[in-house]
Amino acid sequence: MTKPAHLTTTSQPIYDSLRDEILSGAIRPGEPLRQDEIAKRHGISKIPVREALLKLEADGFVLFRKNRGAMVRELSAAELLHLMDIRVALECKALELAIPNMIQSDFDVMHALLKQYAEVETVEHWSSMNQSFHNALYEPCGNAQLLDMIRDIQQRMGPALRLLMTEASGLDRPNEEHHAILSACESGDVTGAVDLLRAHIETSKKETAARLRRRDTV
Amino acid sequence: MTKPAHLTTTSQPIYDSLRDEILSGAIRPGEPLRQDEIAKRHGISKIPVREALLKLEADGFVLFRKNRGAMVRELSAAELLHLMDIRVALECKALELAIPNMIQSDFDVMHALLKQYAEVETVEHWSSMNQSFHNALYEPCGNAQLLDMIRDIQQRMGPALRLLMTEASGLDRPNEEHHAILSACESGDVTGAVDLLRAHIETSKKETAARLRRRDTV
DNA sequence: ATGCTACAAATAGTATACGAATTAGAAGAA
DNA sequence: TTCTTCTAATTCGTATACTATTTGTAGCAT
Repeated sequence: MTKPAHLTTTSQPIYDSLRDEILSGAIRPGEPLRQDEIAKRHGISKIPVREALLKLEADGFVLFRKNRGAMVRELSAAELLHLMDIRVALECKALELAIPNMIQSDFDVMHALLKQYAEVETVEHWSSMNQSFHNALYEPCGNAQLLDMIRDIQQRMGPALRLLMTEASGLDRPNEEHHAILSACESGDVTGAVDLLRAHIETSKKETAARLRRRDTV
Repeated sequence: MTKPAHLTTTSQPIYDSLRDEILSGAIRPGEPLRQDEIAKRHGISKIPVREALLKLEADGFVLFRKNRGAMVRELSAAELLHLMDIRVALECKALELAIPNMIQSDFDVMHALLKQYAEVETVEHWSSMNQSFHNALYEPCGNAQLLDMIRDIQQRMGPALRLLMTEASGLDRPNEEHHAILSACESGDVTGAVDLLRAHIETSKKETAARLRRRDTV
């Protein structure tokens, strides 16, 4: 999904570069992506640029309009919350499948990740730590396609969430919940862990919704 | 996902045509897709053909290999079963979200669909009926992105399942389960309906797995 | 001054062309 | 005969070039 980039070397760096710029917010939602300009900037022709943009469209990052090229896609508040519902479905299923496959080294990795939470400073760092822990939870599920979809969804939410997180209240609540989920996994309690994870994501969703409401009314 | 085809008119018909040929089995898994040949056949240049192929790659229907072009992607048995797990997750979530939004006209549509089951003859017809009923179940969920993903998964499984279904034993079991699910929806029993749906898809998965095993050992 | 038309600039989309890589086949050696 | 190696023919990937659509601007009329 995200990975099997067609290996045609020329468009791959363009794709990566544009994707990073969108995810980091360097290119703002709604901003048009000029093919000639990008091509010139990278010293190549438009063709690989178009291919990179098409791939970004397939990933949901940009939007094409007939004869008007590509623009960075803006996620509406509703779409963001809808993606959260999809996260609940996919991530709970992944965890359910993963727990029976977990071995000690998996738990070790996750504990190590949780320890590092104390030292996070920037929002970006926290966000990537968070993603790492969640991915570590799901990784043993053995379903590569499911893992791909989860990564896709997380990334699609990225730019929008990054903005909201700047006004995030506390990091303690998610941290505690992560520990609880990990404990349930270690005791092999599948339904318990899944219920905790579901509640974890649902709470995030509600907080996000609240922040969105607040921002929209301001 | 599937729909927001970039509206550049030239590659759209190519995409549709190739997609149909793959879904219908006219182009077999593993078969290479020659860009020049397709371009000549449609009287256009390679560029829109490549764009169509890249879109098909993003949808998971074809696979690109460096300097060797695109070939129709073959789903392994394991991948097929993995997609079934994803179906369970996504479709159960969609149904859960849909039931509170269902109104009488939704139920009417679903009953009408189930009545038509008696008259199906070909495997293709049954398959499309089946998909229609499932989609009708999820449609009221109000989450367009989720519906898109469900359609995507169903289509990706299409070609592989079509083959297996030819040796399908009975159509009665799924039909009865569909009635049971619909009843639960009508009485507003969310968890009951979702449990029935989960069992319904899980059973399909097990039957598919059994058929795959049988075929592989033969 | 404001709104409309006509023209010019910019930008997207696609055809053509070409270099690079792969594949196929033929010729020669073991 | 069978395996290697070299050459020829495909086929891919991308640069260049051209057309068409869109956007911006100036001039005109109201």
